[in-house]
Amino acid sequence: MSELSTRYNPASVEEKWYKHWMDKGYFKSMPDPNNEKYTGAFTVVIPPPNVTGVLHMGHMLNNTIQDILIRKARLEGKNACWVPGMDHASIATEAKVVKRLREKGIKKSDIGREEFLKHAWEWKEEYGGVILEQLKKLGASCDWDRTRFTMDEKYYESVLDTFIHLYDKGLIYRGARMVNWDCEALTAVSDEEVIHTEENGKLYSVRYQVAGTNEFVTIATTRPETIVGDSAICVHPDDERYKHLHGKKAIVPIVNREVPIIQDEYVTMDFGTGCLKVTPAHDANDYELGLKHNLETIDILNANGTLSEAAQVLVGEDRFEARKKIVPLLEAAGALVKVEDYQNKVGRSERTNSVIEPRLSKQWFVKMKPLAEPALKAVEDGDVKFYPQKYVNTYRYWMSNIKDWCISRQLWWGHRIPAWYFGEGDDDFVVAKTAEEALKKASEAAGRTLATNDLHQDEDVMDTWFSSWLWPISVFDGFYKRDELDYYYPTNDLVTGPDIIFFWVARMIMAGYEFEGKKPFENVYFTGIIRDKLGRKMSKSLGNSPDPIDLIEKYSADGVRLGLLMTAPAGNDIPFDDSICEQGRNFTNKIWNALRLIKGWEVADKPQPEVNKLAVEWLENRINKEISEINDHYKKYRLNDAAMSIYKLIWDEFCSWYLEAIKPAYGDSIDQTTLDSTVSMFEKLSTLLHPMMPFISEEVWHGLKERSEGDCVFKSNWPVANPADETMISDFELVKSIITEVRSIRASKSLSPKEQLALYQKAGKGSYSRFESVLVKLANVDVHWSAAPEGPSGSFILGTLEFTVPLTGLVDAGEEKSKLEEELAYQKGFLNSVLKKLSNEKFVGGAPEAVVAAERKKQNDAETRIKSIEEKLATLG
RNA sequence: GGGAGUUUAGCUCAGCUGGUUCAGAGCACCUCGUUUACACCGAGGGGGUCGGGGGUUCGAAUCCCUCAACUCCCACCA
Repeated sequence: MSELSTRYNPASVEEKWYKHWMDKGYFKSMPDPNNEKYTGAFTVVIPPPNVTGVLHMGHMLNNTIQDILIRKARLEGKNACWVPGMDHASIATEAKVVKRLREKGIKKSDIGREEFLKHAWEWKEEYGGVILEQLKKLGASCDWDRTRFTMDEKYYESVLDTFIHLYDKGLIYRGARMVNWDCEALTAVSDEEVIHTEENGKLYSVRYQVAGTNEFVTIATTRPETIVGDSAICVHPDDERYKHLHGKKAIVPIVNREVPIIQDEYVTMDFGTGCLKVTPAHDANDYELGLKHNLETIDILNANGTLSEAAQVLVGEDRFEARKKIVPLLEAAGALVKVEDYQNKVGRSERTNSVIEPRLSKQWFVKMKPLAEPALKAVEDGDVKFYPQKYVNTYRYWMSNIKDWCISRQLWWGHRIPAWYFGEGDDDFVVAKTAEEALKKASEAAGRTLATNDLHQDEDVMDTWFSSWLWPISVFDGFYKRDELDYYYPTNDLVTGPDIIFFWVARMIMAGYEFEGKKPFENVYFTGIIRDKLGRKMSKSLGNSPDPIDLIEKYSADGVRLGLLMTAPAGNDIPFDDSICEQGRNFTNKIWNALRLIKGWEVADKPQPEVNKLAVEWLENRINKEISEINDHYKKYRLNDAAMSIYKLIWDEFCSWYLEAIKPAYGDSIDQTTLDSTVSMFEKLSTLLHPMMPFISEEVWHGLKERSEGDCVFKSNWPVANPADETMISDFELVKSIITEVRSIRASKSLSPKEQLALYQKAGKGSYSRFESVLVKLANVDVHWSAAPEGPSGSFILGTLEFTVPLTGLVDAGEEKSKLEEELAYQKGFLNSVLKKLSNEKFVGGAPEAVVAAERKKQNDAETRIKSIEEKLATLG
């Protein structure tokens, strides 16, 4: 024992076992359909982190859960396969590379596409994958040989193929639309990538002169800089205030352009002045109005958000500068009526946080309705199950109101759109996987033989999610090799955050049905969002996000895992605080010391004492019962409950009760039979613990006895839940209560545990008395199954049983008497309430028989208790 | 503006289709303890009118209505 520290040292243990598992290749999985050793395949694909990412608490939680599910499946004999990988994260990565080049004084536009991509790949090689290395510290048992990247060759190919497939099917089209434009990243983004929040701004009231009159109309706008792009004023056709203006024109201030005053029911009469300026180039609604009323579209902004030549004034100024600077111009023109503080929703880019600009441009879109239908049905029918279920509603709403998906991005880092233009205009194009094919198709389309030079490929790449929606299929190169996909697909569980339910989960389901005709996974486990203890989201800017690697160093990977788990029911947000890991760390220490205790025992060749035999029998039953509970928790994805079950099973039942019961007295030894049973039960506990705390469970496994090659908890078998003897378990529970009561009497009288007490129970032996030897050892009492002698004593009632501990000279009669009287009063009150119920005819008539019978039993029990208290009181005089 | 969810001990949460003392668990807290595995420990203990109000019922934390607070999602009101 001397060589084992009283403190568990996780750092070396965790490194040792991770290396061991890796060296043995235990994380690897290969399709093996005919191997009877396996009870089936169990597949999880990791939500691929961005190559740009570093590990944060969300990943920790997420991957801990995946690891638990995978390890549990492995223990259950499944061929478990956890596929790791990374996402190329088009916008985020490109932004980082651009920034890095800028620091070196290089402009993206100067070096061109080829050169830029070279830099991007370099960047990926250098920084990408940090997060995967960090996951290893957490204990993630991914099959690292399978690590995939969304821009791997085969993966890239599969993205192009799906694009072509959808195009040929008529589900991808190209067109000019109002899109969300990110002025910083200089690309279009999808609706999902725009985050709307309430922001403080100003509302400017501006008056326009009605041409040929001295009359003015006043409009309100939050964006005065767009006034110079106005091409109409709009009022409601029924608005009496403005009927006389129908057919007239208004003069746009500053630029003095005459624009029509149009009528449209889109305008809300009772909002503001009921008069609206129309700027078709810079607002989605105005754009629609423009189309309807055939208005001029004046695009006054450049792609980077500065004012263009078309604005005529403030050319080259940034839109927000222009917003300030146009105010004096409006004032000078006598057009500014007032400026008020105003709150409105502003959309910002998820990636750059830049304010999104509605912008008219030609982009590629996916028609979503046909894809959404089977995907919605799958979830509604429970073919794909969500945990927690409430997300089904969110999903349904989005799926049934789905809009077309803008998938083109004006970026270079990503999967380039396989469209090739050959004509003068940009409407002559063909879609093909390679230049050669494109040339062939284009020649056919053009009706003449074209040369390679006549073609140019679309400059845009696709939305990152257009590649990640293929993840469960393409990680297995599924479009090109069937063997792996047929074996591993559909995958089993997907573990992810609810924030990407639309971005990713929904689209994977669509892709699964569209491309494979099957769901991509059976269950989706939505984790909560990790917040700080004040309930705020963790973010870099707040600096409230702990570094997971620091946490692991401080509390051990096992400790952090357990801490996160215990406070994380599916879907609930987690207010994170370091202290929740402390509990996990303490638990590892407890387990470590249990191992030390057992290892420290001298073994002797001697018969098994009765108390040990009983304790072993009880714990075996107790474990069996708990295995059923744990299995049930897992089945329902209640991992926090499963964690709590194991925690209590080990700490309370195994350590506090069982080990205390069998522990030899000082200097004494243990018998071989008990030791063997103890080792084998501790092994079982290790296996149960292993998915959650992989490292210490492995350490215990090997600490318990010498192991042969390949014998480890990692490869052990999930224990079978044998039927448990419930009576035995409840008997032991009663014995525990007796022990606690006796200890409580000791505590209140400051009696040493070493001083033996007598315990009387006059009703005689019940089935619980089989544990008499446990009672004797743990409460240090001499048990008498008879009435207690008269005299001062302490007593307690459990159920209907009254126990007495004589305390001669320690208790005065008055004190004992008043305690008993208090108890008597309580029991009488209880009896009264029961009697009241039973005398209520409606209750006796209306309630089910079992309930009434239970009430009668309560009455009997209470009466028994009252009688024995009264008898006791009588002896006290 | 719509929709969903939450509201039970100081904190995080269990409490299934109303009925066995159903008001629970873990942590935190308090008291005691250098008992030979562990003070990252042991023994014992206190603590909640189940968000407010109303209703249904013999009986409600559990069902219904209503109000309030918080969270999230969706939505083009200048």
